[in-house]
Amino acid sequence: MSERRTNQGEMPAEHALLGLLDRERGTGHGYDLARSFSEGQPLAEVIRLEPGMLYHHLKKLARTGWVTSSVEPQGTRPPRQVYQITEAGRAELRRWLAEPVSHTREIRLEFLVKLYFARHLDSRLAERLISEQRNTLRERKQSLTQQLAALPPSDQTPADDVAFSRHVLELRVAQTRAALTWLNQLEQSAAAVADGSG
Amino acid sequence: MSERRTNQGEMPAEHALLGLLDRERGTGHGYDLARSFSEGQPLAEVIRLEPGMLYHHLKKLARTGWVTSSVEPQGTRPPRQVYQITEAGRAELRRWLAEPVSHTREIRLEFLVKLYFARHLDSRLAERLISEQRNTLRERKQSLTQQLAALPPSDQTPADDVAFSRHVLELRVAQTRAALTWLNQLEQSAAAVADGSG
DNA sequence: GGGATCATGTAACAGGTTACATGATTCA
DNA sequence: TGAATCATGTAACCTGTTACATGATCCC
Repeated sequence: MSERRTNQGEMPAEHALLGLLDRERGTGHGYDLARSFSEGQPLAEVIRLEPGMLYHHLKKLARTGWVTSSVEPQGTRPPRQVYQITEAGRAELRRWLAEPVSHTREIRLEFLVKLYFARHLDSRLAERLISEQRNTLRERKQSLTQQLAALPPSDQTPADDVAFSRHVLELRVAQTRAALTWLNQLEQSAAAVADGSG
Repeated sequence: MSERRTNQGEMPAEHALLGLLDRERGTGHGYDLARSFSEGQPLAEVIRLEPGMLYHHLKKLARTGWVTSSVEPQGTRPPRQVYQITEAGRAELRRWLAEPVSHTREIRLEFLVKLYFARHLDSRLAERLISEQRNTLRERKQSLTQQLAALPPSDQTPADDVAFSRHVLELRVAQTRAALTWLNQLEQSAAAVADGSG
């Protein structure tokens, strides 16, 4: 176990592959999985995964122990490497789906992938994810607002620099606020689906 | 000349180095430039650049011809590689500073770096950049809105998938709208600085 | 004597892009 | 005949992260 917590984006591509395998009765092969990332597919609007990286990730998942693989002869067609999700893989998938992302910038890729699979698996899981994510972003927004308030007055630091720092923070607050508003809408539409009024 | 137009993010780190060299009378060495990216510096809030990557980028800039380098003995201290921006480098910097970013996601890093240097160089350049960026994002927002309107009705495509695609587009619209609002504020504060009423 | 600073890097890894290689088969 | 599909990859490149190597000198 190399405890290399990158902490910065938790491999959304690999978890998406786990999610697909979990959904498709636990098994699948590369070419098959690649279709889910091709044009027109909902996942393709969020995450891009070329064949090269896809096969790479499958091998890495096998090394980690989240999937196992076996060769399946196809008669006339080239043989397939069929991958099967393991119990460890399913556990990891659930863990990942329950965890909100920490930064606003991870919403547009990693959170959307989580949301996609959470909805497919269990609408309550999705609702919990949305709610956790909202809490995380609320804290983030408050922290940013405090940083804004704590900016030094322009007579201590060059005025240009303070103005720039303020703009940077204001952008982050704006982006976080926009994501929060969007999450609220999401929650409402999820609730509407859940009680059948959608 | 390998015409490898990645088109996706135009090396903000290297352009930031060009910008710093341009500002500091055209020359500088690695250790010196590294200070601008260390904690507390305004650039550090936007772009992260560890020494390893910094020296790598300087060499790459030299290969491209945007800087030249010469060794400067320091007597007792270790000798410096002093880098000097070339005419081609200055031209490239101006070109880059005049160009808005194409995607909303590039606002939080690349656009902010452009803004930082545009302001240092020439406030009118900064105003033009902001205005161009606003135009670009407006078009982007309209395109996203049209895509939203063009989503297929749920009876042709699985309802879940359409709902998901709608959420994805709604997030992008929200993020783009937030960036536009922020740009408008920026423009106002830039104008206030320019006519001395700030 | 010992840590911070000056100054430049390397090594090992992780993630990602584009293009290409291989070779059979189905279908227009 | 030739393109698309099935199926799996490699090669070469780029960006980026963390950690470490080297060796002197300044300052306490």
